[in-house]
Amino acid sequence: MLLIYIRRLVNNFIKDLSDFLFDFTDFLESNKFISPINKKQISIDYSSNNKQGDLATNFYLVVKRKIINENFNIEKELNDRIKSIEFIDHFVVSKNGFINFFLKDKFVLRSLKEIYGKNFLNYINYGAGKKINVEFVSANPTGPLHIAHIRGAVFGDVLSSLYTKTGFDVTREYYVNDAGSQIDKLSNSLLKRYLQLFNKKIELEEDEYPGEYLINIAKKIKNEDGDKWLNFQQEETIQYFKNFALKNILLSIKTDLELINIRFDKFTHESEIEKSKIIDELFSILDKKKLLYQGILEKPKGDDSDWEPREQLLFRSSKLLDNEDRALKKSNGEWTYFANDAAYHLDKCKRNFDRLVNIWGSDHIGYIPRMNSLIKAIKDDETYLNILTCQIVSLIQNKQKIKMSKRSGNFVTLSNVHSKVGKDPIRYYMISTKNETAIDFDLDAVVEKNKDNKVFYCQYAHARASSVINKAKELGIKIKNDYNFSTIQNLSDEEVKLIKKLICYPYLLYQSSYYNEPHRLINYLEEISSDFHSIWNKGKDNESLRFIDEKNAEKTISKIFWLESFRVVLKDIFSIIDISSPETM
RNA sequence: GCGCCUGUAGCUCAAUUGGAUAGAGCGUAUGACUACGGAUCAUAAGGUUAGGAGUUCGACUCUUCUCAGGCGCGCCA
Repeated sequence: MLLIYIRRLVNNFIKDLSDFLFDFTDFLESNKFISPINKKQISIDYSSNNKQGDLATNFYLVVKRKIINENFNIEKELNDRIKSIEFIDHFVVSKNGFINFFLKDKFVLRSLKEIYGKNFLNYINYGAGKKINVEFVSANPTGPLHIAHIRGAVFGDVLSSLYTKTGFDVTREYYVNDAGSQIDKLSNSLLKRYLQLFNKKIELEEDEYPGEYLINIAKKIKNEDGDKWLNFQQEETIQYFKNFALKNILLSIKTDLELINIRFDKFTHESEIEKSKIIDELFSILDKKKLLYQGILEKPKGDDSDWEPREQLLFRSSKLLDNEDRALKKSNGEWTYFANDAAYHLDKCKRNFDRLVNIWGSDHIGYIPRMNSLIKAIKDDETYLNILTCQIVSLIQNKQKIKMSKRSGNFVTLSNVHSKVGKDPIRYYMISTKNETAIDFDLDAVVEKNKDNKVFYCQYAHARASSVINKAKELGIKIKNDYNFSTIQNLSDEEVKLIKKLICYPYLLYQSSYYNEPHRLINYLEEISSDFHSIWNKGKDNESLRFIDEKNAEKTISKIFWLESFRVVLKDIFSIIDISSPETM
């Protein structure tokens, strides 16, 4: 439940109205007209349907059950008192008990002027300059980015922009898992590909990396060094191939991400964490809190065919937020992946962020409790780390799911999809649904017919609006800086309705940021775009409804004014999701 | 077996975090351009929100059970 005290940060209407209702509640309580109520149950919202009013509250519904004195007329008292709020024109109580408030026009227009002037942050400086670290993508550098990574990439990037927009100081970070046995397998695979180029009869093992990209990297080594590595010592060769593979693959990952405008402020390498002393520091922290011990984990309930009891260094996470303890050392004494990742998180904690956000794929969900446990152990703050997950993206082609497997080396890469679709549709679709919903991405629908693409629908609205504004400029119609837009009489009901949606924009920004839900931007974007297209077409049937009326300058200016404001909002959303805002298409 | 996520129109997804008559696009049917840009608009058909029970003024939303799908389940990363 969203509490009023949070909402007040956002919009003066809601703040003032909630203050008023709280005072009124105090009055009712202190005079024993009602028994005490929990004020947190009272909500104020923008109305979903403007016919019902502009702001709505469930005030009566909450108060109704608490009435003690039946003789006191609450509605009449409210009616008398409401006159003290200058922006409220009147209110209506609906059959089911909602109070619907109607705003005075001049206050709606005053808010619109704020939008026109791009004063969003005046309302929504909710981050207040706090430092926030967003770790996302963090794909293993063992191959190119594939479709499953794109969603987390775009989600993390847009969420970061949204945080920035709402007043946070954001660091985008990528954790490079360049240590451990998978990387050894990678370099072995690369070496084998290299040897194959010299017709050596050597095959990849089942669990090695069969993708074609390694053949290309092997060719690169051959081009540079020829057969130099055929005769070198094993250890030196492997080391060289490891570095070469990591360097090339990481570069290709960065290049791919650039295709969709994703850049990071910081890359942290697991190999550096491993070398640093941060792990020792972590262990002493955990040890002091008596959260470390040597022990044997219980036999798992699932597949236990090759289970055998092993004594390992364990983290007592079950004392915190996990349902079992977790290994920090392998039985051979090496650190586990979790140990390194835990140390990395300690490192992040020490960098003085006010908040950490991790974006993980759904296949890591089972990992969340142990990381939360770790942060609790370090910071003793359960809200400090926010782990958000993205469900999978299935690629659809020819109406069938494309099966991808690492083993066969068959997967659709980011650059592959990008070359077919382009940046804007990828970003738009990846962010248009809730991150926790699994989505189907239909390549054919996006590639074949552009007009089925909602991203173009919204961009087209921007282009059309720009077209009108440019036309107006050609006709010498200009809005002065001190323009006083004080009447809605020149506007249709539909236009007023859209204006009222536009003035909610700062609130929407705040909500999307607060709930970590950038997809709300898309819902809103499509809604106002649709409203706009509808208004546009009304002007085709009825000339008096067109934006530009050369015989009526004042009317035209009113319309251009809200149209400019509309364009400001579109452009702002486009900039957050980072797609272009074309003036022509 | 256990944990987490999901189940909404034929398909792909929303639903102001517990609010009012559950909404869009695609697809289907019909209609609208000598224009401020048809990549658009208008109208219609399509729903027991997987199913049962509960919580309350009110449930797609919360609780519980059942069914179905996805992900994960000691040293991989």
